Amino acid sequence: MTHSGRPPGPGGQVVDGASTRERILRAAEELFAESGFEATPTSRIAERAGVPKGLVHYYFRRKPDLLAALVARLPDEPIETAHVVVTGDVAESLRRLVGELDERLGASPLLSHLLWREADTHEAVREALIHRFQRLVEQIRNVITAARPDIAVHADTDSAARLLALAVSYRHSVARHGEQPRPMARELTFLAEALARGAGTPASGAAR
Amino acid sequence: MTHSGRPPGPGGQVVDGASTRERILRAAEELFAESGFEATPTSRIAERAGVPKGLVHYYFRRKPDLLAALVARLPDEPIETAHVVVTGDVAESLRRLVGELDERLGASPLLSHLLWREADTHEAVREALIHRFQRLVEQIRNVITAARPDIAVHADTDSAARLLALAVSYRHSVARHGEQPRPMARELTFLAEALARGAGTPASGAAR
Amino acid sequence: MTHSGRPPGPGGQVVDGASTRERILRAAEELFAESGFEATPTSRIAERAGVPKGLVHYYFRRKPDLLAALVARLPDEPIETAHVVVTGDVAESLRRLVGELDERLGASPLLSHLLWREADTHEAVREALIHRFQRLVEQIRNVITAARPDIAVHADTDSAARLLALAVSYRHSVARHGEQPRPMARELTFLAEALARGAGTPASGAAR
Amino acid sequence: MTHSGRPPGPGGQVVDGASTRERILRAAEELFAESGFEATPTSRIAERAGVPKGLVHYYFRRKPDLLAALVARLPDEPIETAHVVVTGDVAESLRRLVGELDERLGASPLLSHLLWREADTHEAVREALIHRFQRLVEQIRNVITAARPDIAVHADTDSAARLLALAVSYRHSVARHGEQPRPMARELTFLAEALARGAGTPASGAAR
DNA sequence: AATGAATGAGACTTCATTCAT
DNA sequence: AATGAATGAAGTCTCATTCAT
Repeated sequence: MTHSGRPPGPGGQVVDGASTRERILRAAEELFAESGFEATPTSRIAERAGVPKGLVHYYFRRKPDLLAALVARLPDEPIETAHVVVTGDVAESLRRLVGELDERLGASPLLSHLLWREADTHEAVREALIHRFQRLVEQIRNVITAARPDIAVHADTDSAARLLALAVSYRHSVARHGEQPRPMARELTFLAEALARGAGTPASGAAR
Repeated sequence: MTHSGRPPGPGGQVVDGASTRERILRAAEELFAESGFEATPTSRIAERAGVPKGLVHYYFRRKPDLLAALVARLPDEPIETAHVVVTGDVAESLRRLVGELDERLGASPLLSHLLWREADTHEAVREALIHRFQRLVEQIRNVITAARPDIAVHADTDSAARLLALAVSYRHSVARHGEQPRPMARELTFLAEALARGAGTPASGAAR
Repeated sequence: MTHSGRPPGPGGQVVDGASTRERILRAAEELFAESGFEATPTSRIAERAGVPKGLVHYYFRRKPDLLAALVARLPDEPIETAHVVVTGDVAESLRRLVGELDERLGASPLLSHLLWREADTHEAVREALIHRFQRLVEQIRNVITAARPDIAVHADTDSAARLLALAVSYRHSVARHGEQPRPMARELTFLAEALARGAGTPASGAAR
Repeated sequence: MTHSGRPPGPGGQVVDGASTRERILRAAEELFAESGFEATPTSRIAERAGVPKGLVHYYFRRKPDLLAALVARLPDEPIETAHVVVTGDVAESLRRLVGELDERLGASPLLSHLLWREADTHEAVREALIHRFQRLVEQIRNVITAARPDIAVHADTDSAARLLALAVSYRHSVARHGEQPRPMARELTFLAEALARGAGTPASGAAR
């Protein structure tokens, strides 16, 4: 009954190297990211995709279906920890991780930052957002742990991971496509050193 | 409900404890935060404010004027450093600062988080957002410095301040009204200890 | 919240001797009767009423509200029994009654016959239809009784009334505006005589 | 569900116990009766018939062709007079006739009552309606005459037949599928007695 | 100053119909 | 013969904005 998932099938016309459905999705992704969901008329999506207005609703019966399809299509493979970890160098490992994350942001074009914009009003988007945040925290923790396999200051690792996840998320939520997010090398170095120092010396009062 | 013959005047006539103009602004603030700017019809603003439809455009000729007025009206007094600083205890000082910031978020109700939503498409909002972020970084730095007047590890303080500002901002951008943002006591303790430990030992490159 | 009943108020612009709202209703009435509810675009209603498209939805937020308003507005005063009864002459009384009913059909323009067309799909219409049928049966019975106050062959009167109500209803449901419904003088005479004869002579087997 | 390679042929290929064409017609019949012609999309007809959308227009190029085919397909064999007549008992004969008519209504499912709905806007439907009404009058007259071969009060028979035809038609036009039309035994008895009594006494003007 | 009727552009959506395969 | 992608006209409805009063 819902058209949002209807596959074009073998008959799906491929123009410009992408199925019509895919062209519509890309147009929607761009426009939603540029102006937001509400401010983007489906007619403009059709226009940018180079298809007649009716076709947009043929593939996605109602406008929110487009957003849902976009969210479902989000790249979801976690960054492989092994790819970014430099054993013994937490700072560099984190730098590489953040670098990868930033790169992905640029690749899955503008959508990433759209996520935050529409999380309020679209349940599916909100869920995806929360899910991705949790994954992010885990990834950071994994990278830290893998870079320093010798020690395991769990409480601090968690705190640092959460702190960094929040910070990275904010950078992404505020990023506009085309813009590079501000580098955060210094902050990462600071975090890495804090973790390193924390390993042996239980700082002030009662840190274990 | 009828407003015939009651001029608002430049000072704002008080009706039901608030000037009509103010009532409209509050209604707009709530509704924009609930559904976003585009999805909120001016007619609904009038309805919620309990004023006739024409009056909304009488005070704010076009809809974006409402958003601009809302942004201009944002509480802007910085949190007084002295209020939150506990000399010698950076962690507690930061905890108090974040507590104050969270409280403000709840007070100027939903607007705070609306800021991010509309920053993309409204220049004035974007500017306000950037401005407030910079102010936030400064405030955090000030609090840290005031809590530990003895030492001044500038580079680390800056990093910690920026990191925390990003994290706090993300928490606020994602907060929905009514919800308390998740506490971040542990992260603050971690930061404070990192700064404390960093004071003496410049923590060289290699760990251990 | 619903606009279907919103009165134009004293400010209601009166053009051509009818309020705008009324003009819209009349246009809708005509067009619905000509082509049916579904086949009539609101744009054509606006056109015929000589108002911009938006105004139709200003007064009647959605299209079915127009139908509901039309039904609510149906003339509902029963035909005064005294007006049509010729004492002692049932046939003539019924002829006058049917004459009156036919006349009304012509007056409340085309709507009457629309009632049947849309009864299936619109609850309010269906209810009005049933209500009017019951009223019709009663009116016929009253006329018969009033024309022959001496006798009271109740069972037969009821049968005749129901039979006539069904027949009259069908004539109306099939009538198209402009067309006169076929006269039914002979049938009325037949009914009247049947009632007259039934009064004294209990026809066949067991008629009381 | 897939129809590839199975030609319907002029005779109609049988699938699931009914030719594809027939399945489409039945689906259309049901849906038109449920929601009316205008309100029924051809896509829904295809859906209910379990055939691909294109096939509906393959068999019936335009939508009105479906209605025309439905009308052409209407069962048209008159009820055999001999079947229902009980010689000497007009009331019972009429009761049986009406019983048969009602049964047919239930069989050719919903179409009967659809006839009235679309008579306004579709010439073919209107013609079928008028034709069927005339046939109905004749059938009733035949039954009456056959039940009382002794007498022939022509004028009264005609009146009674027309009256009954109108009444029966109305019952059918208002019936919704599934609902039994209200029985009308008493009315039929009344008619029969009226005819019986009229046979001998020409019932002059004045009553009593 | 205040109001609500009026306006019209344009949004989303539905749908009959065509057509390449 | 059969299919379902494609088309675009048209329908319903919303809304910011204007304006006479």
